[in-house]
Amino acid sequence: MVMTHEHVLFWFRRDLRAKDNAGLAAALASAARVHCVFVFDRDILDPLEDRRDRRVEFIWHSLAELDRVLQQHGGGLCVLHAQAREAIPVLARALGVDAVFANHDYEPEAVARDETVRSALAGSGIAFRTFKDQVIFERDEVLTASGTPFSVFTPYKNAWLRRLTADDARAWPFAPRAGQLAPPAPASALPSLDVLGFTSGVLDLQALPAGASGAERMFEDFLSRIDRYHEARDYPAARGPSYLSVHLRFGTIPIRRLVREAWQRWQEGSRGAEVWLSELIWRDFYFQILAHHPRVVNESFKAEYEAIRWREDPEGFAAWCAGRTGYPIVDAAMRQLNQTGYMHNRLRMVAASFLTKHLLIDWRHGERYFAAKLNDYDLAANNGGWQWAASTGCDAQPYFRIFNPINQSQKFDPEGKFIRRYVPELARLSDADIHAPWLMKPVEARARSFELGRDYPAPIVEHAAARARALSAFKAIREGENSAAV
DNA sequence: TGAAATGTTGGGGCG
DNA sequence: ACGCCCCAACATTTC
Repeated sequence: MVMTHEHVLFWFRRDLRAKDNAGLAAALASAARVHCVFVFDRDILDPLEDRRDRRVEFIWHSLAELDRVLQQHGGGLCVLHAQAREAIPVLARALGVDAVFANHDYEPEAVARDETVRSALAGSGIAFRTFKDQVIFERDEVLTASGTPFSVFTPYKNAWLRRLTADDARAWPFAPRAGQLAPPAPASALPSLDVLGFTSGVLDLQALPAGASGAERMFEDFLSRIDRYHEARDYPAARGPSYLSVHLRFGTIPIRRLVREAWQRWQEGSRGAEVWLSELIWRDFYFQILAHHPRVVNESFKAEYEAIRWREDPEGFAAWCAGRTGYPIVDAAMRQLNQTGYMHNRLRMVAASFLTKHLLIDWRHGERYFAAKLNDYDLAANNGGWQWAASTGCDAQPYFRIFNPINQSQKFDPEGKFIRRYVPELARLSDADIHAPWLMKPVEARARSFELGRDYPAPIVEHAAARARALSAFKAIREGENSAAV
Protein backbone atom coordinates (compact mmCIF):
# COMPACT_ATOMS: atom_id res chain seq x y z
CA MET A 1 0.00 0.00 0.00
CA VAL A 2 1.31 3.43 -0.93
CA MET A 3 1.40 5.84 1.99
CA THR A 4 1.09 9.33 0.60
CA HIS A 5 0.71 10.94 4.02
CA GLU A 6 2.37 10.27 7.32
CA HIS A 7 -0.28 11.69 9.62
CA VAL A 8 -3.84 12.56 8.64
CA LEU A 9 -6.54 14.29 10.65
CA PHE A 10 -9.99 13.02 9.71
CA TRP A 11 -12.74 15.56 10.37
CA PHE A 12 -16.25 14.14 10.90
CA ARG A 13 -19.12 16.46 9.95
CA ARG A 14 -22.31 14.90 8.65
CA ASP A 15 -20.95 11.36 8.40
CA LEU A 16 -21.06 10.19 12.00
CA ARG A 17 -20.04 6.59 11.47
CA ALA A 18 -16.81 4.60 11.16
CA LYS A 19 -18.01 1.92 8.74
CA ASP A 20 -18.50 2.65 5.04
CA ASN A 21 -17.22 6.23 5.31
CA ALA A 22 -15.51 7.29 2.08
CA GLY A 23 -13.21 9.93 3.55
CA LEU A 24 -12.22 7.89 6.57
CA ALA A 25 -11.50 4.88 4.37
CA ALA A 26 -9.29 7.07 2.18
CA ALA A 27 -7.45 8.35 5.24
CA LEU A 28 -6.85 4.80 6.49
CA ALA A 29 -5.67 3.75 3.05
CA SER A 30 -3.16 6.55 2.70
CA ALA A 31 -1.79 7.41 6.14
CA ALA A 32 0.38 5.70 8.72
CA ARG A 33 -1.54 7.35 11.53
CA VAL A 34 -5.05 8.82 11.61
CA HIS A 35 -6.47 11.24 14.17
CA CYS A 36 -10.25 11.76 14.36
CA VAL A 37 -12.06 14.96 15.30
CA PHE A 38 -15.56 16.36 15.52
CA VAL A 39 -16.32 20.03 16.19
CA PHE A 40 -19.51 21.29 17.82
CA ASP A 41 -19.31 24.36 15.61
CA ARG A 42 -20.09 27.58 17.47
CA ASP A 43 -20.81 29.25 14.14
CA ILE A 44 -23.82 26.91 13.87
CA LEU A 45 -24.77 26.34 17.53
CA ASP A 46 -24.41 29.80 19.07
CA PRO A 47 -27.18 31.39 16.96
CA LEU A 48 -29.66 28.61 17.89
CA GLU A 49 -32.30 30.17 20.12
CA ASP A 50 -33.88 26.94 21.30
CA ARG A 51 -31.59 25.24 23.79
CA ARG A 52 -33.85 22.19 23.70
CA ASP A 53 -32.59 21.17 20.26
CA ARG A 54 -33.23 17.51 19.57
CA ARG A 55 -30.62 17.41 16.83
CA VAL A 56 -27.78 18.38 19.14
CA GLU A 57 -28.81 15.55 21.43
CA PHE A 58 -28.99 13.15 18.48
CA ILE A 59 -25.49 14.18 17.42
CA TRP A 60 -24.26 13.81 20.99
CA HIS A 61 -25.47 10.21 21.31
CA SER A 62 -24.17 9.35 17.86
CA LEU A 63 -20.75 10.74 18.74
CA ALA A 64 -20.65 8.76 21.97
CA GLU A 65 -21.17 5.59 19.95
CA LEU A 66 -18.68 6.60 17.27
CA ASP A 67 -16.11 7.29 19.98
CA ARG A 68 -16.66 3.81 21.45
CA VAL A 69 -16.20 2.17 18.04
CA LEU A 70 -12.98 4.11 17.42
CA GLN A 71 -11.74 3.18 20.89
CA GLN A 72 -12.33 -0.48 20.17
CA HIS A 73 -9.72 -0.04 17.44
CA GLY A 74 -7.25 1.77 19.63
CA GLY A 75 -8.30 5.26 18.62
CA GLY A 76 -10.98 7.65 19.76
CA LEU A 77 -12.68 10.89 18.93
CA CYS A 78 -11.35 14.33 19.75
CA VAL A 79 -14.39 16.55 20.33
CA LEU A 80 -14.10 20.33 20.29
CA HIS A 81 -16.58 23.09 21.05
CA ALA A 82 -15.29 25.95 18.94
CA GLN A 83 -15.46 27.67 15.58
CA ALA A 84 -14.54 24.92 13.15
CA ARG A 85 -12.96 27.28 10.60
CA GLU A 86 -10.38 28.30 13.21
CA ALA A 87 -10.14 25.19 15.36
CA ILE A 88 -9.39 22.71 12.58
CA PRO A 89 -6.23 24.45 11.28
CA VAL A 90 -5.07 25.00 14.88
CA LEU A 91 -5.56 21.34 15.77
CA ALA A 92 -3.96 20.15 12.53
CA ARG A 93 -0.84 22.20 13.27
CA ALA A 94 -0.73 21.09 16.91
CA LEU A 95 -0.93 17.43 15.90
CA GLY A 96 1.65 17.93 13.17
CA VAL A 97 -0.46 16.18 10.50
CA ASP A 98 0.38 16.71 6.86
CA ALA A 99 -3.20 16.46 5.63
CA VAL A 100 -6.80 16.92 6.80
CA PHE A 101 -9.42 14.65 5.23
CA ALA A 102 -13.19 15.15 5.25
CA ASN A 103 -16.28 14.36 3.20
CA HIS A 104 -17.93 16.87 0.87
CA ASP A 105 -20.53 19.19 2.33
CA TYR A 106 -22.60 20.98 -0.31
CA GLU A 107 -24.42 23.71 1.62
CA PRO A 108 -23.20 27.18 0.63
CA GLU A 109 -22.13 28.12 4.16
CA ALA A 110 -20.27 24.83 4.54
CA VAL A 111 -18.58 25.32 1.18
CA ALA A 112 -17.40 28.77 2.35
CA ARG A 113 -16.22 27.33 5.68
CA ASP A 114 -14.27 24.60 3.88
CA GLU A 115 -12.61 27.17 1.61
CA THR A 116 -11.50 29.14 4.68
CA VAL A 117 -10.11 25.98 6.25
CA ARG A 118 -8.42 24.96 3.01
CA SER A 119 -6.53 28.22 2.66
CA ALA A 120 -5.59 28.37 6.34
CA LEU A 121 -4.19 24.83 6.09
CA ALA A 122 -2.41 25.62 2.85
CA GLY A 123 -0.63 28.47 4.65
CA SER A 124 0.89 25.84 6.96
CA GLY A 125 1.71 23.46 4.16
CA ILE A 126 -1.11 21.07 5.14
CA ALA A 127 -3.28 19.51 2.43
CA PHE A 128 -7.09 19.44 2.64
CA ARG A 129 -8.70 16.54 0.79
CA THR A 130 -12.44 15.95 0.60
CA PHE A 131 -14.48 13.03 -0.75
CA LYS A 132 -17.92 12.24 -2.07
CA ASP A 133 -19.81 10.39 0.64
CA GLN A 134 -23.31 11.64 1.28
CA VAL A 135 -24.74 11.22 -2.22
CA ILE A 136 -24.47 8.59 -4.93
CA PHE A 137 -23.88 11.12 -7.72
CA GLU A 138 -22.86 14.68 -7.04
CA ARG A 139 -22.91 17.95 -8.94
CA ASP A 140 -21.72 17.09 -12.44
CA GLU A 141 -21.95 13.33 -12.45
CA VAL A 142 -25.45 13.16 -13.92
CA LEU A 143 -25.97 15.63 -16.76
CA THR A 144 -28.20 15.92 -19.82
CA ALA A 145 -26.92 14.81 -23.23
CA SER A 146 -25.88 18.40 -23.88
CA GLY A 147 -23.89 18.53 -20.66
CA THR A 148 -26.20 20.80 -18.68
CA PRO A 149 -27.64 20.03 -15.27
CA PHE A 150 -31.14 18.55 -15.10
CA SER A 151 -33.92 20.68 -13.71
CA VAL A 152 -36.74 18.16 -14.14
CA PHE A 153 -36.83 15.13 -11.89
CA THR A 154 -38.04 12.31 -14.16
CA PRO A 155 -35.34 12.60 -16.85
CA TYR A 156 -32.80 13.10 -14.05
CA LYS A 157 -33.97 9.91 -12.41
CA ASN A 158 -33.77 7.98 -15.68
CA ALA A 159 -30.23 9.20 -16.31
CA TRP A 160 -29.30 8.47 -12.68
CA LEU A 161 -30.54 4.89 -12.99
CA ARG A 162 -28.76 4.35 -16.32
CA ARG A 163 -25.51 5.52 -14.78
CA LEU A 164 -25.73 3.45 -11.59
CA THR A 165 -23.34 0.51 -11.26
CA ALA A 166 -22.57 -1.77 -8.33
CA ASP A 167 -19.38 0.23 -7.86
CA ASP A 168 -21.29 3.46 -7.12
CA ALA A 169 -23.02 1.84 -4.15
CA ARG A 170 -20.22 -0.29 -2.79
CA ALA A 171 -19.25 -0.09 0.86
CA TRP A 172 -15.94 1.49 1.87
CA PRO A 173 -13.98 -0.72 4.26
CA PHE A 174 -13.25 0.21 7.84
CA ALA A 175 -10.22 -1.89 8.81
CA PRO A 176 -7.60 0.12 10.68
CA ARG A 177 -4.31 -1.64 11.30
CA ALA A 178 -3.11 -2.03 14.89
CA GLY A 179 -1.84 1.32 16.11
CA GLN A 180 -3.06 3.21 13.06
CA LEU A 181 -5.80 5.15 14.86
CA ALA A 182 -4.45 7.70 17.30
CA PRO A 183 -6.12 8.04 20.72
CA PRO A 184 -7.16 11.63 21.48
CA ALA A 185 -5.78 13.72 24.32
CA PRO A 186 -7.82 13.19 27.52
CA ALA A 187 -8.82 16.85 27.59
CA SER A 188 -10.65 16.53 24.27
CA ALA A 189 -13.25 13.96 25.38
CA LEU A 190 -16.93 14.39 24.47
CA PRO A 191 -18.30 17.21 26.66
CA SER A 192 -21.75 16.83 28.25
CA LEU A 193 -24.75 18.47 26.58
CA ASP A 194 -24.95 20.69 29.65
CA VAL A 195 -21.43 21.98 29.07
CA LEU A 196 -22.35 22.61 25.43
CA GLY A 197 -25.30 24.69 26.64
CA PHE A 198 -28.08 22.33 25.56
CA THR A 199 -30.75 20.40 27.38
CA SER A 200 -30.68 16.61 27.48
CA GLY A 201 -33.72 14.35 27.50
CA VAL A 202 -35.56 16.20 24.72
CA LEU A 203 -35.15 13.37 22.22
CA ASP A 204 -37.23 10.18 22.38
CA LEU A 205 -34.43 7.63 21.92
CA GLN A 206 -36.94 4.76 21.95
CA ALA A 207 -38.67 6.14 18.87
CA LEU A 208 -35.48 7.42 17.31
CA PRO A 209 -32.44 5.42 18.40
CA ALA A 210 -29.27 7.39 17.56
CA GLY A 211 -25.90 6.33 16.23
CA ALA A 212 -24.95 3.82 13.57
CA SER A 213 -26.44 0.98 15.63
CA GLY A 214 -29.75 2.86 15.95
CA ALA A 215 -29.76 3.47 12.22
CA GLU A 216 -29.12 -0.19 11.51
CA ARG A 217 -31.96 -1.26 13.81
CA MET A 218 -34.37 1.18 12.18
CA PHE A 219 -33.32 0.08 8.72
CA GLU A 220 -33.89 -3.60 9.58
CA ASP A 221 -37.36 -2.65 10.82
CA PHE A 222 -38.09 -0.76 7.61
CA LEU A 223 -36.91 -3.67 5.47
CA SER A 224 -39.67 -5.77 7.01
CA ARG A 225 -42.16 -3.17 5.69
CA ILE A 226 -40.48 -1.99 2.49
CA ASP A 227 -42.61 -4.12 0.13
CA ARG A 228 -45.70 -2.18 1.25
CA TYR A 229 -43.99 1.22 1.21
CA HIS A 230 -45.74 2.41 -1.95
CA GLU A 231 -49.19 1.75 -0.48
CA ALA A 232 -48.56 2.77 3.12
CA ARG A 233 -46.42 5.88 2.70
CA ASP A 234 -49.28 8.32 2.10
CA TYR A 235 -51.16 7.55 5.32
CA PRO A 236 -49.73 9.52 8.23
CA ALA A 237 -51.42 7.32 10.83
CA ALA A 238 -49.67 4.25 9.41
CA ARG A 239 -46.05 3.16 9.80
CA GLY A 240 -45.26 3.59 6.13
CA PRO A 241 -42.03 5.57 5.79
CA SER A 242 -38.51 4.44 6.71
CA TYR A 243 -37.99 7.26 9.24
CA LEU A 244 -34.32 7.17 8.22
CA SER A 245 -34.12 10.81 7.15
CA VAL A 246 -32.42 11.89 10.40
CA HIS A 247 -29.83 9.16 10.04
CA LEU A 248 -29.19 10.18 6.44
CA ARG A 249 -28.87 13.78 7.55
CA PHE A 250 -26.15 13.04 10.08
CA GLY A 251 -24.60 10.18 8.17
CA THR A 252 -25.19 7.55 10.81
CA ILE A 253 -26.16 5.34 7.87
CA PRO A 254 -24.52 5.59 4.43
CA ILE A 255 -26.72 6.29 1.40
CA ARG A 256 -24.87 3.52 -0.42
CA ARG A 257 -26.19 0.89 1.98
CA LEU A 258 -29.77 2.06 1.37
CA VAL A 259 -29.37 2.14 -2.39
CA ARG A 260 -27.80 -1.34 -2.51
CA GLU A 261 -30.70 -2.80 -0.57
CA ALA A 262 -33.41 -0.90 -2.46
CA TRP A 263 -31.96 -1.77 -5.86
CA GLN A 264 -31.59 -5.44 -4.96
CA ARG A 265 -35.17 -5.72 -3.72
CA TRP A 266 -36.53 -3.83 -6.71
CA GLN A 267 -34.78 -6.34 -8.99
CA GLU A 268 -36.47 -9.08 -7.01
CA GLY A 269 -39.82 -7.50 -7.83
CA SER A 270 -40.56 -5.25 -4.87
CA ARG A 271 -42.70 -2.32 -6.00
CA GLY A 272 -42.23 -0.70 -2.58
CA ALA A 273 -38.44 -0.82 -2.96
CA GLU A 274 -38.72 0.78 -6.41
CA VAL A 275 -40.80 3.69 -5.13
CA TRP A 276 -38.53 4.15 -2.12
CA LEU A 277 -35.42 4.19 -4.33
CA SER A 278 -37.10 6.97 -6.26
CA GLU A 279 -37.29 8.99 -3.03
CA LEU A 280 -33.55 8.45 -2.50
CA ILE A 281 -32.97 9.78 -6.03
CA TRP A 282 -35.03 12.89 -5.18
CA ARG A 283 -32.49 13.48 -2.44
CA ASP A 284 -29.57 13.38 -4.92
CA PHE A 285 -31.62 15.57 -7.26
CA TYR A 286 -32.03 18.36 -4.72
CA PHE A 287 -28.36 18.19 -3.66
CA GLN A 288 -27.44 18.62 -7.29
CA ILE A 289 -29.86 21.53 -7.74
CA LEU A 290 -28.41 23.30 -4.69
CA ALA A 291 -24.84 22.75 -5.90
CA HIS A 292 -25.64 24.27 -9.30
CA HIS A 293 -28.00 27.00 -8.08
CA PRO A 294 -26.95 28.12 -4.60
CA ARG A 295 -29.10 31.26 -5.00
CA VAL A 296 -32.23 29.13 -4.34
CA VAL A 297 -31.36 29.36 -0.64
CA ASN A 298 -32.78 32.87 -0.64
CA GLU A 299 -34.55 33.20 -3.98
CA SER A 300 -37.20 31.48 -6.03
CA PHE A 301 -35.71 29.10 -8.58
CA LYS A 302 -38.15 30.62 -11.06
CA ALA A 303 -37.03 34.23 -10.98
CA GLU A 304 -40.42 35.61 -12.11
CA TYR A 305 -42.01 34.42 -8.88
CA GLU A 306 -39.84 36.82 -6.92
CA ALA A 307 -42.55 39.31 -7.90
CA ILE A 308 -45.30 37.51 -5.99
CA ARG A 309 -46.95 39.79 -3.49
CA TRP A 310 -46.87 37.57 -0.42
CA ARG A 311 -49.03 38.67 2.48
CA GLU A 312 -47.60 40.03 5.72
CA ASP A 313 -49.67 38.15 8.27
CA PRO A 314 -47.94 37.62 11.63
CA GLU A 315 -51.12 36.30 13.26
CA GLY A 316 -51.75 33.83 10.45
CA PHE A 317 -48.15 32.68 10.56
CA ALA A 318 -48.27 32.26 14.34
CA ALA A 319 -51.49 30.23 14.06
CA TRP A 320 -49.89 28.01 11.42
CA CYS A 321 -46.74 27.49 13.54
CA ALA A 322 -48.75 26.60 16.62
CA GLY A 323 -51.24 24.31 14.85
CA ARG A 324 -54.24 26.59 15.39
CA THR A 325 -55.44 27.23 11.84
CA GLY A 326 -58.79 25.52 12.37
CA TYR A 327 -57.98 22.95 9.65
CA PRO A 328 -57.51 19.72 11.63
CA ILE A 329 -55.09 17.96 9.27
CA VAL A 330 -52.85 21.05 9.03
CA ASP A 331 -52.92 21.55 12.80
CA ALA A 332 -52.20 17.88 13.50
CA ALA A 333 -49.23 18.08 11.14
CA MET A 334 -47.79 21.19 12.79
CA ARG A 335 -48.29 19.76 16.26
CA GLN A 336 -46.52 16.58 15.23
CA LEU A 337 -43.59 18.74 14.10
CA ASN A 338 -43.57 20.79 17.29
CA GLN A 339 -43.89 17.79 19.59
CA THR A 340 -41.52 15.35 17.89
CA GLY A 341 -39.33 17.17 15.37
CA TYR A 342 -40.76 14.97 12.62
CA MET A 343 -43.54 15.50 10.09
CA HIS A 344 -44.93 12.91 7.70
CA ASN A 345 -43.99 13.64 4.10
CA ARG A 346 -47.52 14.02 2.76
CA LEU A 347 -48.30 16.40 5.58
CA ARG A 348 -45.22 18.47 4.75
CA MET A 349 -46.85 19.06 1.36
CA VAL A 350 -50.25 19.79 2.90
CA ALA A 351 -48.81 22.17 5.52
CA ALA A 352 -46.55 23.93 3.02
CA SER A 353 -49.38 24.28 0.52
CA PHE A 354 -51.60 25.74 3.22
CA LEU A 355 -49.04 28.36 4.25
CA THR A 356 -48.03 29.42 0.75
CA LYS A 357 -51.40 29.16 -1.00
CA HIS A 358 -54.18 29.46 1.57
CA LEU A 359 -52.39 32.05 3.70
CA LEU A 360 -50.31 33.39 0.80
CA ILE A 361 -47.31 33.72 3.12
CA ASP A 362 -43.79 33.70 1.67
CA TRP A 363 -42.37 30.16 1.45
CA ARG A 364 -39.15 31.44 3.08
CA HIS A 365 -40.97 31.90 6.42
CA GLY A 366 -42.18 28.31 6.35
CA GLU A 367 -38.81 27.03 5.20
CA ARG A 368 -37.11 28.75 8.14
CA TYR A 369 -39.64 27.35 10.59
CA PHE A 370 -39.11 23.80 9.33
CA ALA A 371 -35.34 24.41 9.48
CA ALA A 372 -35.62 25.28 13.15
CA LYS A 373 -37.85 22.33 14.03
CA LEU A 374 -37.11 19.35 11.80
CA ASN A 375 -34.73 16.74 13.19
CA ASP A 376 -33.94 15.73 9.63
CA TYR A 377 -33.58 19.30 8.38
CA ASP A 378 -31.41 19.36 5.32
CA LEU A 379 -31.07 22.59 3.37
CA ALA A 380 -31.15 21.02 -0.09
CA ALA A 381 -34.23 18.85 0.45
CA ASN A 382 -36.12 21.30 2.63
CA ASN A 383 -35.63 24.17 0.22
CA GLY A 384 -36.53 21.94 -2.73
CA GLY A 385 -39.68 20.73 -1.01
CA TRP A 386 -40.84 24.20 -0.04
CA GLN A 387 -40.23 25.68 -3.45
CA TRP A 388 -42.01 22.70 -4.98
CA ALA A 389 -45.06 23.32 -2.80
CA ALA A 390 -44.95 27.08 -3.38
CA SER A 391 -44.73 26.48 -7.16
CA THR A 392 -41.61 28.68 -7.29
CA GLY A 393 -39.08 25.87 -7.65
CA CYS A 394 -37.54 23.75 -10.37
CA ASP A 395 -39.92 21.02 -11.47
CA ALA A 396 -42.41 22.50 -9.01
CA GLN A 397 -46.09 21.73 -9.03
CA PRO A 398 -48.03 24.18 -11.22
CA TYR A 399 -49.26 27.20 -9.27
CA PHE A 400 -52.90 26.28 -9.80
CA ARG A 401 -52.46 22.93 -8.08
CA ILE A 402 -53.73 23.84 -4.64
CA PHE A 403 -54.26 21.13 -2.06
CA ASN A 404 -57.71 21.07 -0.51
CA PRO A 405 -56.94 20.38 3.17
CA ILE A 406 -60.35 18.82 3.72
CA ASN A 407 -60.07 16.42 0.77
CA GLN A 408 -56.51 15.51 1.69
CA SER A 409 -57.65 14.76 5.22
CA GLN A 410 -60.57 12.59 4.07
CA LYS A 411 -58.38 10.75 1.58
CA PHE A 412 -55.29 10.10 3.68
CA ASP A 413 -56.62 10.06 7.23
CA PRO A 414 -60.13 8.73 6.58
CA GLU A 415 -60.81 7.65 10.16
CA GLY A 416 -59.15 10.71 11.65
CA LYS A 417 -56.66 8.50 13.48
CA PHE A 418 -53.76 10.86 12.95
CA ILE A 419 -55.84 13.94 13.80
CA ARG A 420 -57.03 12.37 17.03
CA ARG A 421 -53.43 11.60 18.02
CA TYR A 422 -52.22 15.19 17.74
CA VAL A 423 -55.40 17.25 18.16
CA PRO A 424 -56.98 15.53 21.16
CA GLU A 425 -59.70 18.18 21.53
CA LEU A 426 -61.21 16.75 18.33
CA ALA A 427 -60.95 13.11 19.42
CA ARG A 428 -64.65 12.88 20.33
CA LEU A 429 -65.89 13.96 16.91
CA SER A 430 -67.21 11.43 14.40
CA ASP A 431 -65.09 10.23 11.47
CA ALA A 432 -67.34 12.26 9.20
CA ASP A 433 -67.05 15.53 11.13
CA ILE A 434 -63.43 15.47 12.22
CA HIS A 435 -62.02 16.78 8.93
CA ALA A 436 -64.08 19.99 8.97
CA PRO A 437 -65.58 20.57 12.41
CA TRP A 438 -67.12 23.92 11.44
CA LEU A 439 -69.57 22.07 9.19
CA MET A 440 -70.93 19.97 12.02
CA LYS A 441 -74.68 20.09 12.56
CA PRO A 442 -75.61 21.98 15.76
CA VAL A 443 -77.47 18.92 17.10
CA GLU A 444 -74.38 16.77 16.60
CA ALA A 445 -72.11 19.38 18.19
CA ARG A 446 -74.35 19.57 21.25
CA ALA A 447 -74.45 15.80 21.54
CA ARG A 448 -70.63 15.73 21.66
CA SER A 449 -70.51 18.88 23.82
CA PHE A 450 -68.29 20.48 21.23
CA GLU A 451 -68.27 24.22 20.65
CA LEU A 452 -66.36 25.74 17.79
CA GLY A 453 -64.22 28.65 18.96
CA ARG A 454 -64.19 27.35 22.52
CA ASP A 455 -62.81 23.82 22.06
CA TYR A 456 -61.09 24.31 18.73
CA PRO A 457 -60.54 27.37 16.51
CA ALA A 458 -62.81 28.28 13.63
CA PRO A 459 -60.93 28.12 10.30
CA ILE A 460 -58.71 31.21 9.91
CA VAL A 461 -59.44 31.34 6.18
CA GLU A 462 -62.30 30.03 4.10
CA HIS A 463 -61.05 27.46 1.64
CA ALA A 464 -62.75 28.59 -1.57
CA ALA A 465 -61.93 32.26 -1.02
CA ALA A 466 -58.32 31.52 -0.08
CA ARG A 467 -57.92 29.35 -3.14
CA ALA A 468 -59.27 32.10 -5.39
CA ARG A 469 -56.96 34.65 -3.74
CA ALA A 470 -53.89 32.47 -4.37
CA LEU A 471 -54.87 31.83 -7.98
CA SER A 472 -55.23 35.54 -8.69
CA ALA A 473 -51.93 36.40 -6.95
CA PHE A 474 -50.07 33.88 -9.08
CA LYS A 475 -51.99 34.82 -12.19
CA ALA A 476 -51.05 38.48 -11.69
CA ILE A 477 -47.40 37.46 -12.20
CA ARG A 478 -48.14 35.81 -15.53
CA GLU A 479 -50.10 38.83 -16.73
CA GLY A 480 -47.22 41.06 -15.68
CA GLU A 481 -44.97 38.87 -17.80
CA ASN A 482 -47.19 39.24 -20.84
CA SER A 483 -47.49 43.00 -20.60
CA ALA A 484 -43.72 43.27 -20.06
CA ALA A 485 -43.18 41.26 -23.22
CA VAL A 486 -45.41 43.66 -25.17
C1' DT B 1 -47.10 13.44 -5.61
C1' DG B 2 -54.83 18.29 -7.52
C1' DA B 3 -59.09 20.32 -7.48
C1' DA B 4 -62.91 22.52 -9.52
C1' DA B 5 -65.58 23.62 -13.43
C1' DT B 6 -67.52 22.09 -17.44
C1' DG B 7 -69.01 18.68 -20.81
C1' DT B 8 -70.98 14.13 -22.08
C1' DT B 9 -73.62 10.08 -21.62
C1' DG B 10 -77.17 7.13 -20.26
C1' DG B 11 -80.75 5.36 -17.22
C1' DG B 12 -85.03 6.17 -14.95
C1' DG B 13 -89.16 8.83 -13.64
C1' DC B 14 -92.85 11.12 -15.48
C1' DG B 15 -96.37 13.37 -18.21
C1' DA C 1 -93.72 5.27 -27.60
C1' DC C 2 -91.79 9.65 -26.94
C1' DG C 3 -89.76 13.89 -25.22
C1' DC C 4 -88.25 16.01 -21.31
C1' DC C 5 -85.93 16.55 -17.03
C1' DC C 6 -82.92 15.12 -13.44
C1' DC C 7 -78.83 13.39 -11.94
C1' DA C 8 -75.16 10.21 -11.27
C1' DA C 9 -71.03 8.70 -13.35
C1' DC C 10 -67.46 9.50 -15.98
C1' DA C 11 -64.38 12.36 -19.14
C1' DT C 12 -62.28 16.64 -20.39
C1' DT C 13 -60.62 21.27 -19.63
C1' DT C 14 -59.33 24.78 -16.89
C1' DC C 15 -57.19 27.00 -13.09
